[in-house]
Amino acid sequence: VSAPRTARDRVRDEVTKEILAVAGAHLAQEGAAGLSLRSIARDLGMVPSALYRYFNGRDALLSALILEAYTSLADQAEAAADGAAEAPGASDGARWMAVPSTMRQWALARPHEWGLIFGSPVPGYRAPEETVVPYTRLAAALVRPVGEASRTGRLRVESSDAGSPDAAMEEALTPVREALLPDAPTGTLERAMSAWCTLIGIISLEIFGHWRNTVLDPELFFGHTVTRLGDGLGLRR
Amino acid sequence: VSAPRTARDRVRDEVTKEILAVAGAHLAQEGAAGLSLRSIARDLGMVPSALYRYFNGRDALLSALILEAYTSLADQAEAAADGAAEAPGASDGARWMAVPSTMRQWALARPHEWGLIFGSPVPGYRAPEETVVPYTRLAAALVRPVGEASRTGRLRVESSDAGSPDAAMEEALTPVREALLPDAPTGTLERAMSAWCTLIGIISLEIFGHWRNTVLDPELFFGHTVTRLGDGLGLRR
DNA sequence: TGTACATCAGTGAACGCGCGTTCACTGATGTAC
DNA sequence: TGTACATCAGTGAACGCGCGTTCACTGATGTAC
Repeated sequence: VSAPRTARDRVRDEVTKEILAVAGAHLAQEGAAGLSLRSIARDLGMVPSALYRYFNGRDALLSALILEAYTSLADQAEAAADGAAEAPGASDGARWMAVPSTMRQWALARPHEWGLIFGSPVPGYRAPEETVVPYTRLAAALVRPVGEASRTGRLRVESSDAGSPDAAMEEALTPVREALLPDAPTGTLERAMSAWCTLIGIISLEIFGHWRNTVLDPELFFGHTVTRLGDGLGLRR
Repeated sequence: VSAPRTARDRVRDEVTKEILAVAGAHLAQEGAAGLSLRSIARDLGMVPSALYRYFNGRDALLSALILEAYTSLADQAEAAADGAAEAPGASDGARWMAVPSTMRQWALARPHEWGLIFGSPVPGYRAPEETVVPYTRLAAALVRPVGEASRTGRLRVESSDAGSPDAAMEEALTPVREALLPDAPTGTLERAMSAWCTLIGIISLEIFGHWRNTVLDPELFFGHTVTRLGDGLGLRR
């Protein structure tokens, strides 16, 4: 049942989007700490108090922006995973590359938003609970080629993994197992989580400026490293 | 030539330390954005302008704190590496664990400082150049067991690494090669850098709160993952 | 179709806040002779 | 050993700033009859 949309409603939606756009631009330039209602209002030619018609104060606006960042990243990751899944001749290893590359590009284009998600938390501020949903979508998109290869038996399994699975580790990763890789061997699950850490680490280190005078060709290094992660997971090139 | 230390000099050093201590406490509680000269002065029972006798404004103080954080982390890592090197019966794999564990403990004890080093950069603020020195010390301490095992021929080398080394990657990692692992094979160098990313990623994800409802036993997962990294590097357990 | 009323976006002024930084000053500590 | 001067830590007042949020208001848009 779509509510009857009056002109007022339509304008309201548009202005809401404008506010988010301007706020996003400020965020991109100055980070979360520099986000101020007054400067946003100034840019929009409004008076600061007018923003309260749209967002219940600064924190609510920041929450909306954070949620938007998560959603945008998850959307792009899913689109990349979909594209890779539909590519006709692609190997599992090639499919595996799609989501990490997209994540890196997204982070390069929106470094502050990456920082908002994976950087130091904004002090005195709690991220909204709803971020769990896009967060899971992102992880699921990343791991999809692994699960698929595992289900169809295309996954190389290390001989060391064939032995007794570690019960304690299996339990420690229960939520991940259930949400992401219900059928994969324990070793694969562990490696996938470890790959997640490597991926977040490698992108964060680049985005936050740690490659200066260290890694001279970040893209090359990224490609190599992620390919190796795929190998380690047992995906065929 | 040690300068003659008058009473004034001694008091000056003490007050400087007190300022840094209080500022560090504020940093730990509220993060870099919440660091204010006025509140520090309040805690010390001084007037804000008095701090200018010791630090040339807020940014200088922040720089000092950042440098202190780097130095503290590097010190602990080196101490851990030294301890591991002197342990009599320890395997290379066991020695490899020492520095990562110490880094994690340090980060758990001082999450905001970890964020200062590896989290999103403080906007509008450039970290002092001198951080390169402790940063290198940290990386060197981490990698020491690898270099040692390589030099003494105790390193397992993957058959896939024995072939043609990738010249482009070798070049992309030149600074790392020279500073940290002058003698190791290219594959080892790559894996070491990748391990660095995993390590920073795994600690950051835990510290920044991403393990909630995901990794139920962070310590266990950390231990497993780092051990696996050591295996991958060819260290003997 | 026209009128009376309700809703609500946006205004403008004001509130109280904490901040970094400057400056002229006081008085204790250190130094030179 | 004693005196004159220089150094410098810390004071206290003041500056100008941008901030989030509140509140009573105006006037346009929408709704009910």
